[in-house]
Amino acid sequence: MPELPEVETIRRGLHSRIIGKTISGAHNYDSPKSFPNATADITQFLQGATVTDVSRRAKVLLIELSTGYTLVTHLKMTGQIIFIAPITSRHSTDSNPVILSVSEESSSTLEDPSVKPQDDTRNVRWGGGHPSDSFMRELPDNTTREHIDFTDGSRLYFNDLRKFGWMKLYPTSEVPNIDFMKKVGPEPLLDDFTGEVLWERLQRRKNTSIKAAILDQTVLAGVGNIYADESLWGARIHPATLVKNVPKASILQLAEEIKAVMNLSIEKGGSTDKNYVNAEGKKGSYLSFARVFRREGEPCPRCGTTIVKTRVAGRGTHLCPTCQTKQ
DNA sequence: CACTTGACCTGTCCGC
DNA sequence: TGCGGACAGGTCAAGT
Repeated sequence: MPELPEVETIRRGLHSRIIGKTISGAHNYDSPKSFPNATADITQFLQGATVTDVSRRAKVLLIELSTGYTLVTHLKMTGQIIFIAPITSRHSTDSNPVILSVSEESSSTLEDPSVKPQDDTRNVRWGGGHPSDSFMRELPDNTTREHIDFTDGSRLYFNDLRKFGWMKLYPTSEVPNIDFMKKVGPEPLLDDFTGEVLWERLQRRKNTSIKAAILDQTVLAGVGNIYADESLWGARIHPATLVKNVPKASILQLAEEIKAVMNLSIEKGGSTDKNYVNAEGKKGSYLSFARVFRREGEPCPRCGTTIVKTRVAGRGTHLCPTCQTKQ
């Protein structure tokens, strides 16, 4: 599922590919959450618009257009953005479709069963498929929700198996007034996000579990289930510990852990971006670097205790019962 | 206001 | 083999 580092990777991939391109048309497939106020033909809202910027806030992708509108996209769990270069340049180095995000579930449908590993507590799903499977796939497929055509013949697909995601068009001036944008917390990777900031923002969530608190996008932006588990392991905090019982020193360390896992992940995403043949392949996927996430049954890399999976804040939660003790 | 739970979706996996 | 149910998780609405 796309989390902050993946959305950032997508942003970078799009930034270098679609800025300056002009939209010639668009199509809305079966996507009731997208363009709710538009007519069936969304082309009239997009045609002639040139992409002027691609940015990101939390897990939200923002494609700014010359017409004073911004395409706002949330991929939620299974969203993908797939860029396909113009047919005329298919023989160039940028010849293949670029999958900028491969969701966990839908990528599994692309897997070649013959290469599925036997040792499977980690569930190969995440990027387990060979990239060529994706490239060979016909688009649009049954997960395609939107596509946008550019005048140079390139096309952007928005695929989303579970239909949780959406793509909406807002006046650019209204974007800061979107509820989510108003409420979302600080970006963890900006310099002004510090342990002190995290500590302060956690003060209004003192009676909930630390995991629920950092998953709360109004506390800070971009932490999903994976980074929650990974960073809490890094800071040696049991995910179910109530915020008020977590020592301040641990909160300060937690902030550093969040930055670290996200930076590592973006780094890997960045390398993915370079040889974009491998969008979420085995190599470069941050899950290969995960210390606890989806590693139940494996030894803790710090102390060797078997990692367990439990449920905290309604989410599957992975932890080391020795390193992370509840307070 | 703080906090928790269910809903939104669909495909996969597991147990019967 | 088929079938039902649990599960995956980001966010919001509705509940306590």
